[in-house]
Amino acid sequence: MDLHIFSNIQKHISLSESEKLYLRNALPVKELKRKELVLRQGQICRNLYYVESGSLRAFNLNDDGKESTIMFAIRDWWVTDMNGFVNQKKAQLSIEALEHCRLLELSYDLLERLYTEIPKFERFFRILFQNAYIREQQRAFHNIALSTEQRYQYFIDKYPDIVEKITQKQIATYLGVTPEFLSAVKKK
Amino acid sequence: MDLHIFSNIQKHISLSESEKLYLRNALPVKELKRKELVLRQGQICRNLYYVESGSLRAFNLNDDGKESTIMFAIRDWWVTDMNGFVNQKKAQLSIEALEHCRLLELSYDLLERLYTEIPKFERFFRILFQNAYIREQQRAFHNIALSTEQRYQYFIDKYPDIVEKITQKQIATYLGVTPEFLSAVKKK
DNA sequence: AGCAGCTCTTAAACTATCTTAATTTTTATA
DNA sequence: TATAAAAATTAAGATAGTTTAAGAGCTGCT
Repeated sequence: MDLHIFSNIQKHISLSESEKLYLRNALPVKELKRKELVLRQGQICRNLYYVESGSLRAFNLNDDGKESTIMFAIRDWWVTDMNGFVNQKKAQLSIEALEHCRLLELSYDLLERLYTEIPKFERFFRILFQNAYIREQQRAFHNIALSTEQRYQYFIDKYPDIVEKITQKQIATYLGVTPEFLSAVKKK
Repeated sequence: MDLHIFSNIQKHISLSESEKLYLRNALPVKELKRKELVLRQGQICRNLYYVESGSLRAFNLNDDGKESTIMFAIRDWWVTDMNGFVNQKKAQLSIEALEHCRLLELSYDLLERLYTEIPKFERFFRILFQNAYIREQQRAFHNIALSTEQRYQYFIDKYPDIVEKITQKQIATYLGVTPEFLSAVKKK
């Protein structure tokens, strides 16, 4: 079988050939053009996406027009508005393709079925959420403890594959500063 | 059975009487006095703790002496340095009792055994980490998108039970501002 | 290839937040 | 309950970050 998602899943659990076949048929492929949205803020968030190829950005747009980037996702990442998804309610985030993307779409209903019918998926997503929690807690810590310069340096060191896909303005909205200020910080 | 932890676990999975008995015997009770540490930054983080009673604060102390509060934990919360715990490496955090505490101690080895021997614990912790991830992502979002005043208001609205246990200085280190500035923000 | 629209940079004026230090208020505990 | 320590407040001067505006450099699109 040829999908990246299988090696992603098999980092943590093993899959039989029949399970792979089942998944392959159950996960629709979604193709996106650059700048297209796979989720729009305010819509019910029905799916979790695995990124087979391409890159995306999840962001919030507030009433004043200020954008905040919540996460980037590149090949082999999972992405959605997780709060909207697990509670099946309106998304706080929009998710846009930064380039042409090929995604696999995992619906809420299918995921619930996977949990009960193939219990090792509980383990897989337990590990996925565990890692996601650790990453986000680290980010929240850095946000309150580090200078903008330190957070910028950490970001480009930790995510070099993301950095090459995105603009400096997008990094700024991820760090929570203006592009003008980030530019000034870099000059030093 | 009399422990709060059972109703905590049974929010998401069901436990038989024999499973409860097993857990009861496998989870040592740890009593802490006010200001005592249950984990010290730099030590290997061997345990995850459930708070039967009392309240705690997890914080980082950097080389300049600056404290950052990563989380508070009150009755019915789970707490540890999760990155240190899941990777069995040195903690970035210290965890101190804010008052007399009664904790249940779940070791790394026991948790790994629970995952394999009682697979529904995969489900329980999947849900736990899922919620923790959503919470931390929300926090990171607020840190980059909201003013100090808005983050303060959100904190006291969302965690009134925590607010009554802690000082304003501790809130400041959680929000990532100085106590002097938080005081000024409140005056408005 | 060329235009239109982004992105990046620079700078000045403005606002948010920090630092330091002194004073008052609250709290823990001998 | 008295006292010492910690927390909270206030204020002045310093630094970090924003806003606005303008110009230079890239990039995607036809």
